[in-house]
Amino acid sequence: MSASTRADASRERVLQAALRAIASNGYRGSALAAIAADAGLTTAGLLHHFPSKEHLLVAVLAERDRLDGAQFQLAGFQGLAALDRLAELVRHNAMVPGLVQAYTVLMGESVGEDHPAREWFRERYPRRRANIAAALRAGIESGAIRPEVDCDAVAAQIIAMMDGLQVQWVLNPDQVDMAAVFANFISGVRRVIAR
Amino acid sequence: MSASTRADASRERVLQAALRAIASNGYRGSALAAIAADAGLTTAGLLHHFPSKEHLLVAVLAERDRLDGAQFQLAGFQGLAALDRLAELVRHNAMVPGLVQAYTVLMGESVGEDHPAREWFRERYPRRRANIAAALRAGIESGAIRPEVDCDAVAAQIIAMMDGLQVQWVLNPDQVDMAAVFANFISGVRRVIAR
DNA sequence: ATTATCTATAGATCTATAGATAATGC
DNA sequence: ATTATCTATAGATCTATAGATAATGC
Repeated sequence: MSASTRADASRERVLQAALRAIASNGYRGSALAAIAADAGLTTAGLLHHFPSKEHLLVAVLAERDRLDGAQFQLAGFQGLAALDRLAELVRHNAMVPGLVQAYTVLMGESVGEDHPAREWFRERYPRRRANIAAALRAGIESGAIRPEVDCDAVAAQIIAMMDGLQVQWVLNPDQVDMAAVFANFISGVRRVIAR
Repeated sequence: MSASTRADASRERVLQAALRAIASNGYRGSALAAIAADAGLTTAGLLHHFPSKEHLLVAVLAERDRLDGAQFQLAGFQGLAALDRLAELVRHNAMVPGLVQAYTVLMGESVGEDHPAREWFRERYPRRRANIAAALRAGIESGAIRPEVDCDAVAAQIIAMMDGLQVQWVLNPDQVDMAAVFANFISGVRRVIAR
């Protein structure tokens, strides 16, 4: 089942190097040669594993999906407990600044029409919003959340707050305590939506 | 005082074309030749007015500063009135999607270490936070806002919400009513911080 | 045998410059 | 006279391919 160990290790190193490069210079600003060198390969060596730069980006995004697929599912957490889960997720993100930076750069870059990650983000946001909104609606069902709350709006707000705080935190990490400010926001949300 | 009219018109067309290009492909993904052609010039013609690609970017940002300098000052609006002013600003932004898209792409791109717009954003965020926080503190002084409110945190949250909603709105404009969701957020903030 | 990696390089950009020409303002 | 713009091009990248060599797995 598992392919050559050496190949897997190379692929892994390339993915890591690509993430570092993207965090620093974005997808468009990153050269395959620099990523390859960082991973201990030549450009041609890298392209043996990922047949094009775009294939590499897709692999980076797929790896992301794989790694934190479970994280954002909120699986099991419903109603107000989902809010705590999200605050915990932000606390966790504050411990992996490189990842957050790469994600933030890609998020902005991908907003442009022709960006190869655009569809990935375009699909991801509605899914995340639906995910959170469903958890909030469960809270309405259970009576923990006031029934007139606009769950879709609150879901969009929560995701926007995560993204927006990441930008401020990555730019000025000393000035913005991302996890604390997000926790403060969540406590406000709780006050507004709890029955 | 005013230089040659033709030159001014060219500069203006180049700045507009640069903004369009940035919105579509970011700074790094935009070629001078494409911007020049869009403005009805050759690359060399463009470089007569802006001696390098980075100079052009700086000019684009300076133009931004000039145009909405007054907008974000919140000049005069204090306490809870500042919140309404911000909601109005978002309503206005929803009418200029191209601008919002260009801003969003640059914001993300600039998070990378070597980006020429990085310093511009690094300076801008603390200023915007301080601006909003000051307006909120005035609200505490006047008794409209509860004194235990963390004005710096709320300021960061408001800016994060604006930025984060822009991303979602630019990616899926049909699914996210940016102005409405932001207004909903502001009404929640008001409920939480008002005395 | 097969797969991973390298050397060498083609071909496509892309930024910026040098020097010539066209248009403008005084 | 001065300024705006163009043609032509140098020089630096950058992605990707072709074909050779080195390492690995059966």
